[in-house]
Amino acid sequence: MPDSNLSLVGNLILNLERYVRLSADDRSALENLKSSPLCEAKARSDIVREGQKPTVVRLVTSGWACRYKDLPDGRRQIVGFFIPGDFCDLNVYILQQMDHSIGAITPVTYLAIPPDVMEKLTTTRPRVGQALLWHQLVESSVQREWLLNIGQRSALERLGHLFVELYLRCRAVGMARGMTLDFPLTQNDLAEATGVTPVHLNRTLQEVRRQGLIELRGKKLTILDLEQLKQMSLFNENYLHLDHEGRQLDAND
Amino acid sequence: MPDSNLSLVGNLILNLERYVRLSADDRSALENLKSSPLCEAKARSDIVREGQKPTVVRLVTSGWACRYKDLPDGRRQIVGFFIPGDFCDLNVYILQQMDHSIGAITPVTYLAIPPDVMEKLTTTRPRVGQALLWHQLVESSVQREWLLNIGQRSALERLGHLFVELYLRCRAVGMARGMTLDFPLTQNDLAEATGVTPVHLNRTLQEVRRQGLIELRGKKLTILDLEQLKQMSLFNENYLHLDHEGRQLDAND
DNA sequence: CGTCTATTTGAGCCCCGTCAAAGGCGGTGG
DNA sequence: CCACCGCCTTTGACGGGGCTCAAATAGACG
Repeated sequence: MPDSNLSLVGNLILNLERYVRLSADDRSALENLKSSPLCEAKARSDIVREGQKPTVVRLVTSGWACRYKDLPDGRRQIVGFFIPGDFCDLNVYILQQMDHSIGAITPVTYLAIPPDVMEKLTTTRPRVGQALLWHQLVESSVQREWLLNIGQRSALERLGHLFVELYLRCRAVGMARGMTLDFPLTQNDLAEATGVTPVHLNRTLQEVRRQGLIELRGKKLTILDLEQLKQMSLFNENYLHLDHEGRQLDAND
Repeated sequence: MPDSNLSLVGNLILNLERYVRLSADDRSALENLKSSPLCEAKARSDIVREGQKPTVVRLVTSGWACRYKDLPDGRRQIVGFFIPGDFCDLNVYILQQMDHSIGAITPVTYLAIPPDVMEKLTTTRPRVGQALLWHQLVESSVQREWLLNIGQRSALERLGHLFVELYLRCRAVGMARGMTLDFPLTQNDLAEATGVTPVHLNRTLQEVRRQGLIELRGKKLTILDLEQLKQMSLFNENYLHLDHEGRQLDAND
């Protein structure tokens, strides 16, 4: 695997190669996405708001962002996180309006890819199309797991589950060094993602620490005992669909 | 619009025509799905279990089913309902294994459509393909709304929201007569869908009744005050994407 | 008419929410 | 270099929404 981390789309390639082995041509077609406009968003600013008409496909190239929904009275639910290599809404440009918002957590850069460029990419490189479809199916699967998380798990289990998921996802795109990763989420972000109040999240976090499962200091997260953390949070990897064994989609050229 | 309710795929056509106006050829291509094997599932039986390899695309033709996930200790979360005209997992056959289960609530009949039949349908009838994609995007949107529902709304708001959603969906495929519809869900089902215990759901349901918003007796649900119910549950239709106004996908033949 | 399932009720408790305020920590400017 | 400021984290006290356990009642079905 080439060290493509320095490239704008390197994380994306790492991302997709979890699912499908890409050919050199596939990879260079993906590299071409770099020719799309590169945009920047300030930390804590909105990238798109609910109600707007979606026009482009966004590929995050640096920074963390989130997808969220809010209620008129101010309650907010984060329904997903984006890290480099993630697409925000591959297909939503078909719809009339956004049903959710996308907000930057850190400063974010992203490629704003015109829909027809995506369409051309997936038709000329069908294996890339398959990988993108897979990516999307995994995203739906993650949404369902979050529903299970918030609907059935306790606050402690929820938080542990979220830590494991984010660790695994960051590791997959080369954003972890050993068991440690840069972790820009505030306790308020974690609270909005897990559906508890910030105050209670703080107490829950203290409990995870007390159990010696993680360390979180100065925007660095370290997983101290991954197995125990998984067990505590009833974590089942299946939903991430990292089961490569049946690589019926491998490139053979 | 022809009265296609008697047909096995009539509900599906009604479903898709919310998004896209189909041509006669599109409709007859959809009618051809009837040639796929028709299967039956007993009430309260599993149609697919988590972990199995998905092989067919299922189109519900009668009865109610649900998508759910469970934890080793027995906790269960329903993450979605299927009514006639709904596809269970348009694309999951690409994945190695199911990340959730599908269970029949009532006796259910469904068409088991081979993946290649679906692929042929969407390539020969692109407008149908667009409609199916739209259908899928709406499903994702509904998942996100459920996350907001469970994460941020109170038990009373959650239940009200679920009633409104199910009413609107049933009405869209002709399963409501006025404000009344056949409603096979038990209080236990409603509890598992809203993430509360059956006992608390019962008390919450009594409160919705006490406010004169619904009537639920003998498997019949009547919405007594739709506007008030929407307001109480902070219901915002946007997420259902029923905004036809920009019908850029209309058939013109 | 008996059995099984679904609904309803009660009592007690606990997880988590609310309100309020105190520390900590990084950034900025004087 | 320090003082100040804003944001984030932490703590305390208290209240309430929802959970648990248990049992009674009502329906559905054969």
